[in-house]
Amino acid sequence: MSIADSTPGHRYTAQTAGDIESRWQEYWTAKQTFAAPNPVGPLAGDFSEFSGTDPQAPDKLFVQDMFPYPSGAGLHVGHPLGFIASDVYARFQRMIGRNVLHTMGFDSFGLPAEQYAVQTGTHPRTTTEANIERYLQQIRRLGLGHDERRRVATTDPDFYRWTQWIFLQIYNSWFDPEQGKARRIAELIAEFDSGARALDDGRVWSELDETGRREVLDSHRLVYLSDSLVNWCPGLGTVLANEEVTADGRSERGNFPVYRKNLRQWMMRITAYSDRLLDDLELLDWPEKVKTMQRNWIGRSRGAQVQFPVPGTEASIEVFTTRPDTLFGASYMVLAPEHPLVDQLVAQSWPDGTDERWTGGADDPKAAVAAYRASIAAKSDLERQENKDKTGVFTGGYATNPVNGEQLPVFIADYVLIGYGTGAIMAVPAHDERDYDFATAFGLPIREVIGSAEGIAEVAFTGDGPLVNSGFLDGMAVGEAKAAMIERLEADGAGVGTVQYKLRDWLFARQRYWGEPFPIVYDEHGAPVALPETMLPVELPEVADYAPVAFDPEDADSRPSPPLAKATEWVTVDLDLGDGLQTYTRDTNVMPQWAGSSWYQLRYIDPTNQETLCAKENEAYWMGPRPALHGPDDPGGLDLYIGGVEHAVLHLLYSRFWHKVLFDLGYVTSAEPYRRLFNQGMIQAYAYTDERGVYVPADEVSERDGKYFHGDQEVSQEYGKMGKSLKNSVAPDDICRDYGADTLRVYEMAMGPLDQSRPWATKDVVGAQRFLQRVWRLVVDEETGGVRVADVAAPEETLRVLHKTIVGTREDFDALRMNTAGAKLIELTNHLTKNYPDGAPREAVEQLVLMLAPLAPHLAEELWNRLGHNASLARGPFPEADERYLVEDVVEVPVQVKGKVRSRIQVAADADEATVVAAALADEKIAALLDGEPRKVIYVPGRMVNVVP
RNA sequence: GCCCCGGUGGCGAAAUUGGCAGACGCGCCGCACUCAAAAUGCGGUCUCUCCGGAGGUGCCGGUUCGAUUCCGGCCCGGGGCACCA
Repeated sequence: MSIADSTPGHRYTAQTAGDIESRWQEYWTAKQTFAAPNPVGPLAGDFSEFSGTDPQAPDKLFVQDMFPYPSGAGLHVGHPLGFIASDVYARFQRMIGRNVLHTMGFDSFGLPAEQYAVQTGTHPRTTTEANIERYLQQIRRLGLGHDERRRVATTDPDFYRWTQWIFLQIYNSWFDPEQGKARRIAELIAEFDSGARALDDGRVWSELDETGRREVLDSHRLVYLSDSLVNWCPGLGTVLANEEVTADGRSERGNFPVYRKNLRQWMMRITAYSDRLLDDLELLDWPEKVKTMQRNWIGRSRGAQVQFPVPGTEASIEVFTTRPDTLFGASYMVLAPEHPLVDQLVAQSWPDGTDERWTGGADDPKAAVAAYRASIAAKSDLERQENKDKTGVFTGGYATNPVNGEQLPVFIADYVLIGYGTGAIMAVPAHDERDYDFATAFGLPIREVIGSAEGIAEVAFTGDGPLVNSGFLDGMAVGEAKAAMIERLEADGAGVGTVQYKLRDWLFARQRYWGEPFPIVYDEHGAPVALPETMLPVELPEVADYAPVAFDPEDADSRPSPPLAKATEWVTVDLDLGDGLQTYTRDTNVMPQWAGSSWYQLRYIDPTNQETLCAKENEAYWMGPRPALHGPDDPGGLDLYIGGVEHAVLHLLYSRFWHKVLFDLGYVTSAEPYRRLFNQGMIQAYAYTDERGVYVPADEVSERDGKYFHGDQEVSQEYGKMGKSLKNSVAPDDICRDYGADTLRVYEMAMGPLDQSRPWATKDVVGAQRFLQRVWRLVVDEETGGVRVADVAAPEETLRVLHKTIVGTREDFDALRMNTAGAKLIELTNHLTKNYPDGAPREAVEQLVLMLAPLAPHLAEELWNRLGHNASLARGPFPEADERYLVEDVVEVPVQVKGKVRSRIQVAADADEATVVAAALADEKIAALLDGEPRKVIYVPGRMVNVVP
């Protein structure tokens, strides 16, 4: 007899699961089960079936996954972890009566899609569409309950029309520092026209010609063209944002060298929002780790800018310091080697008595500076990173300390960066570690101005203490001295209190093909002109060669060459932009990958709206602040955003920025896009390499005596990411085929806490399948296929287990603890299978099926249907616990002696302390351990008794 | 170097407020069913034990009647930042 023949005809096998799953997936699509109605517009619908209709009540939930790049490599089992978790959460919330918006789109523009297209030699649109189709199949197979009407792809012209529209809103806005918010450029023009606002530089608006006015306006826009040092990556053939460059000066994608190059590029003025992006982090329910990363990236520091006049000239060196209190301790100054004042400071010859350590061995300062600059240029960023030994040379020049008139020697050194602060520092070796190291190496004075227990030690003292040797500051504490010094500097006109940020403006252009074109043309003078909204979308032209023009990765002298420039017929265009038909030239850059993802949640809300990107009523319903629910400071935003921590700075910072601009301009009611963020962990896997270091397929490796073998050959094990190149990928399709999608879902949720990374183990998957088989058998007779539940009342013991499970799973699902929710359902199932071999009470089985539905929706729908219910259980109701079965009559209380459990006693749940303690002391095991009266007895009601002899 | 997170059976893990350590699953052991095997079901499974117990949550110490949980110091693993004045 074969195996297949002996398997009961109606067992829950992979085959059965597959049949059930495709049937219910078709049902859900046909019935639009997961369609969530909007208050207004094309997707408006009936709200009556949801609990509560008060907009302040918890009647809705907007759950979102970080949408995927449809990359062509397909999914491995790690990818759907977050998708499944958000689906389980969404399904649970839907079952307790909430209107749940959950869908998924595709972030289909950008480098990965384009590189894949280049590799395969097909058009990016063709490969992107095929990849999206493949992803959709994989996603459908998992049974994710998405509102399919709301799917979007950033590459769809109907989507990127609105990406371009938002660009225009940002372009046509400026940041008003007084109001601390973005306003329309038209309002700025009106203020200039009426004289209510004067120009920053003292010029008069009414006296400016058209070009002059243009320049003034352009300098205020939140999007602007800038000639500045940008990150040029020849290997990718494009410029990159700071966020896309790693600490060692390479591209995050592709790991190519990145060079700083002066180029004219589009920038977004994200720095205008530094304070709000930083301060509003407080309002968000986000992992502290992500908030910290954003805080560090924005890098706000408070201090002062101080002028150090250069004697004999009009010039002065401006420094930024966070420690104005230590000004009396300054003993030298340092400029970044690239600082523009360096050439002016360089003396003709070395001053008398110049220390030879300061000269770099050169005959005169000019030669020393030139040689030092050359040595810096020869070093890569990485070498500069790794070598923290202090180097530098003296310029031969001096500057004057404004607080005491002292002449301070001025150095150049690469530990001062041109890109931060003013590119110049005052050095206080006694209280700054870097200055201490430099001063030690160069024999410069170390003057203590903050008193400390140690005095001047082997290291700089950076703590708090009373000021000493500091004139009017003496005796003050650091904080007090900072304020006093800033006040004095401002009174003397020598400095001003100020704030510095590490955050730089966002370089927004890329020289690629597969991205959103800019809605910008240039007139005959080369001046940019924004297209009117009516001309959107500006569609990507077809080009023969869409491959980016990449260069030798080391060729720093190469220059960007946008692929769109090759579409000559598209580039030159005749338009009537208000003053008759004229010839214009299109901008040939495209937007960065982050453009579409910076606002897509708004399009999910209103995906087919042709009038606006998202009707405000719909946005207010799904994302608006709900102070009654989340407190008076609730900024609003969608309710749960699940994704990987790798987007902590890039996507999540850009998206917050765009959302705030839209908020300022009145398009949305929420001040933040994502109220709550959850980072799911990674599913990891073991990989194996042979003695040559070549990866061997992980599924062909076996373990013997703690060693690993591929065939006869011993291989070594490593643990980390799952990936095709590591030959340890497991495809969800294979698991669905071998076990079923519900089993995959249950297994992935049971593996451990959602935010933790854990190793994939295919051999463990069977546990989830056995669990579902047991649930199946509670309902279905494996031999006959008939329903086998008992239509009898459940005894009290079973009701107690059942209602405890209801309370527990409700709490667990709500808190994203899918692993423990699953464990509780298994316990209930085991209780039922063990106690009722001939058919469990219908009530208990039905409630179990309902509670299982978020985790294993297909199986639950099928069993619910077989139990005689015609409607889907997607809208619940989720079981409610009955208090009566939660309170026990008799409880078991452990009795400890000196904190060790020695016995257990049964007592009435409502017994008072004296009764319980008496029972505990009367217990024979306890009495045997006691020698007379106990010294002390601790009683925690209902929990335990502890006796101290 | 600095900051954050983690370390519990052979493995993935649970213990939600300082109160029964190891729920649930994998694996393993035994039993039933079977000619046999698979599947399924039932029982067992932290260690040691003189069968009374004793010990045990990375290590050392502290607070407490009581510590996986709190405090101090250290070790190991993962992540972030790294001359930011």
